[in-house]
Amino acid sequence: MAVLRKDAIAGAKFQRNTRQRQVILDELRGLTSHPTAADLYKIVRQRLPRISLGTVYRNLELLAQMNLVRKLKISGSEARYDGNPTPHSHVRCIRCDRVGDLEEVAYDPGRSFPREMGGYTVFGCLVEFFGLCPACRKKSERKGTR
Amino acid sequence: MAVLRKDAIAGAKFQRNTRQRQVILDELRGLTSHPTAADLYKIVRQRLPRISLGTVYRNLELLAQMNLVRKLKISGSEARYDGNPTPHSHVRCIRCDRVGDLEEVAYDPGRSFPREMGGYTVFGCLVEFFGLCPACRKKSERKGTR
DNA sequence: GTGTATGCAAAGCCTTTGCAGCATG
DNA sequence: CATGCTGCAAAGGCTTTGCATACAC
Repeated sequence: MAVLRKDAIAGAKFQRNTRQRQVILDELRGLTSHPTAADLYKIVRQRLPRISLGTVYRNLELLAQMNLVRKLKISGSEARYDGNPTPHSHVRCIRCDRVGDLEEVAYDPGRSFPREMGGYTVFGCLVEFFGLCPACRKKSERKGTR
Repeated sequence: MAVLRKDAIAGAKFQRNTRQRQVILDELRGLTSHPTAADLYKIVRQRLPRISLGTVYRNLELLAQMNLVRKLKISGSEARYDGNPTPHSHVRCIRCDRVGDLEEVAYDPGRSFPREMGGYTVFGCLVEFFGLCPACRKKSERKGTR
């Protein structure tokens, strides 16, 4: 399990290395499914049956602020979380809302940030691709719909 | 005012051309501020004092499904709406959450969609740039913060 | 006249938060 | 052993929805 250190990142917002926090980070890092807070709550509860959903939210928020995980606001109302904080893009299935990773970098790798765009000083960008996942594409082909 | 036609787009989800719907579309098209539903509700109420927030939400949803407007899920919990449905990108100010338009197309204009990426059949993508808007940059410079 | 859209208000859903007690460093 | 963190539960904020009525076609 990854060990949390309060000085992992300058300006860390938390002080203590609780079991709840460690398990949340550990489980999220073991997944590539971009779970919602509720998904992760179910999973973590298998190891810590008394953990509360509020604690899951609080820790995900802190871990995201420390850039140990990423909070994805794409696809629907629920936030999803990604245990891989390195830069990469996401694809969302327009049919089933599944979210996949793309190694491809986000945007125009030749140019760097920060740079000026439309009056703004731009530091970076987020890209969300959308399309059909393999499973939903097969269903579509079978049904003859698109 | 733009006139709605029920056959404007194949598969139109609505049947009737109500005054509420026309005013909502008309006002949204006149703005470049990417208002939230509540913002637009305030504006539309000046012309239709008895309109309800529910009606605003219902119509924005329908108009978005018809691709007459765009629903932006970026920056925070509230959805924002864009009266310009043509492809373009957005910049969000990380300080004040203002959202601006960028004429620049979203991603790697040289390549086209649909194409295969990571097993998905990708139809397009959304890009959200983030940085500081002119006003917030000035404030930062004055304060010496970044 | 028929059936869709509206206004109103209540409900839904995700997320945040107050508080008292617990556990970490 | 001080105080940051947790569990619990309630509250909050945005959005959706049920229902009776109004109105577009």
